[in-house]
Amino acid sequence: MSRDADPILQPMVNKLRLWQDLDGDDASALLALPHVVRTLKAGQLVAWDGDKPQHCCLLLSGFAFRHKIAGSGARQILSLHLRGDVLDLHNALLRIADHNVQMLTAGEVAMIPFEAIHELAAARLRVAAAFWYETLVDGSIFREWIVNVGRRDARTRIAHLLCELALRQEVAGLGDRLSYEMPMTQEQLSDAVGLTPVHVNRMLMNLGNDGLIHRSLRSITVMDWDALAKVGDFEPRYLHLDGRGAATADLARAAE
Amino acid sequence: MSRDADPILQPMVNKLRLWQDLDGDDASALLALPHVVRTLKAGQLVAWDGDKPQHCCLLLSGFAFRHKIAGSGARQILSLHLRGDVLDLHNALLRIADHNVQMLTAGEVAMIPFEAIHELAAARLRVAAAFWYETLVDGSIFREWIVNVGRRDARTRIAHLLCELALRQEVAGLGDRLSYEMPMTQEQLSDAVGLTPVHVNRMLMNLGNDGLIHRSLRSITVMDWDALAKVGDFEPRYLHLDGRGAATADLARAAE
DNA sequence: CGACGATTTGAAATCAGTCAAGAGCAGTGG
DNA sequence: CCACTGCTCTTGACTGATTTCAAATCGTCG
Repeated sequence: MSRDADPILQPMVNKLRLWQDLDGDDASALLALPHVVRTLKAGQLVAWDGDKPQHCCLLLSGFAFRHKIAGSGARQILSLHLRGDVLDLHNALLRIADHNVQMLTAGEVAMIPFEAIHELAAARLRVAAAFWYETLVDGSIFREWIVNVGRRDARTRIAHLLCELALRQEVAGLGDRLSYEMPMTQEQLSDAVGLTPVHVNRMLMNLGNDGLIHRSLRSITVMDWDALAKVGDFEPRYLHLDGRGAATADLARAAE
Repeated sequence: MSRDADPILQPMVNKLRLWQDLDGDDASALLALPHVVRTLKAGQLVAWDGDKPQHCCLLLSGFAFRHKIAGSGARQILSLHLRGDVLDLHNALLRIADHNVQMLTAGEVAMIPFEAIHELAAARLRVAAAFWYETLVDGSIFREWIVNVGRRDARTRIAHLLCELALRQEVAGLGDRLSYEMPMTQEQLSDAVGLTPVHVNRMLMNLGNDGLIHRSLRSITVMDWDALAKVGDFEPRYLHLDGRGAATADLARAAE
């Protein structure tokens, strides 16, 4: 892409470009952000509730998730993340982390100092918009999860989550929606959809018996996408995958 | 505050100042944003799923809420809003609304064109940060709601919501946390916490019988704050009410 | 092989939902 | 002023989805 910049951060640029037009200089500047790459094991914490991190972490490989622990001790997973996702951009402003970020599988993250993020956002309006956009889409996914956990039955919830993962992995270039990696245990899955592991198991069996999906060790094959999307009440607009361009024209114009 | 600017938008400035230091010029510029004030009835829609609004709405008086309708027809309320909240700032970038915004009570909103928002954000870094911050706190509240509906039992969920409302109204200068307006029907309450109206009623009776709250027509009196907060597993850090100042120092510095 | 974690299955218990009806309350109109 | 209407709240009895508890099976890895 850019001449001499480090291409390690490329997945972030690709992700941001889903939504925000970035010119070559924007991309170069993003790729040139200072960073330290760390290799993390499955289960390792990236940031935790109450912490005041100084960096934000771009996920380069592997899977991660965010979660909170309720007073009862129960865990609720808030979001799942894959290559190209910035795991804690919100902390750049909020400063005190209000939840945990943890690796789901082994993987690598690039740690970028908040300072550098702030400077770049101040210097480049389109980059600032791209960061904001990223957090807004995050928020949109949270809203859909509230609906999922609040108003859908067990079978629907799980099917919905499987659809979301499928589509997001496709967009991230990690395979297609009909066959993808699903590295979560059923216990983790249950914490993402607000159910018990036992019941998640029953519903997965159920979806399998109905010929909608096929499971092998740590991956999912969707046998009938339309049927699964229907069962899962899945309507992907909330992912805002088609928002690019027009959406941010105003801001770009205002930049001049 | 500012010399000749219209003070109608003052509640927004107050809210943004919770998090972001804004100087006099910033405040004046915000207050000078072009806007149209509309008086809305209870139940009236402000924005709707699939819409492409051109304005965002600042709530000047009354209460509003955001919600989505699941495929089953069930409604899930996503957030509640009071004076000073911007109801749909996210749409400034996302453009296609992914949920509905509706008045809970009668009230007034100031409609501000997105263009003006974008121009102001482009011109004033601190204002841009304030807007971003506002949407990030929004996101933090969504995360807590996921936990609320996903991992807390009925009684706890409701107590938690009552605590959140109490604190937010206090911060917005609408009374104190021990006695505040609660203009929701039990049906609306049930859609906010993912339960049925019948069960919400039972739990409210239950909280009342335990001497935690007292209800009168459309308001709540908290008889024992600490006990209610404990029952509600309420830990207010997620509201980020103490984040001001240090949090955004970097960005302000970067602005120079 | 043995051990450990993850998955699967069954049976019983429970929290919340459903259905239904009555009571309270506010607004409307005669 | 009162009857009527409609909406919200309250309560009871029953149902059902999901949880809980417990145990068996499977798979992987040292």
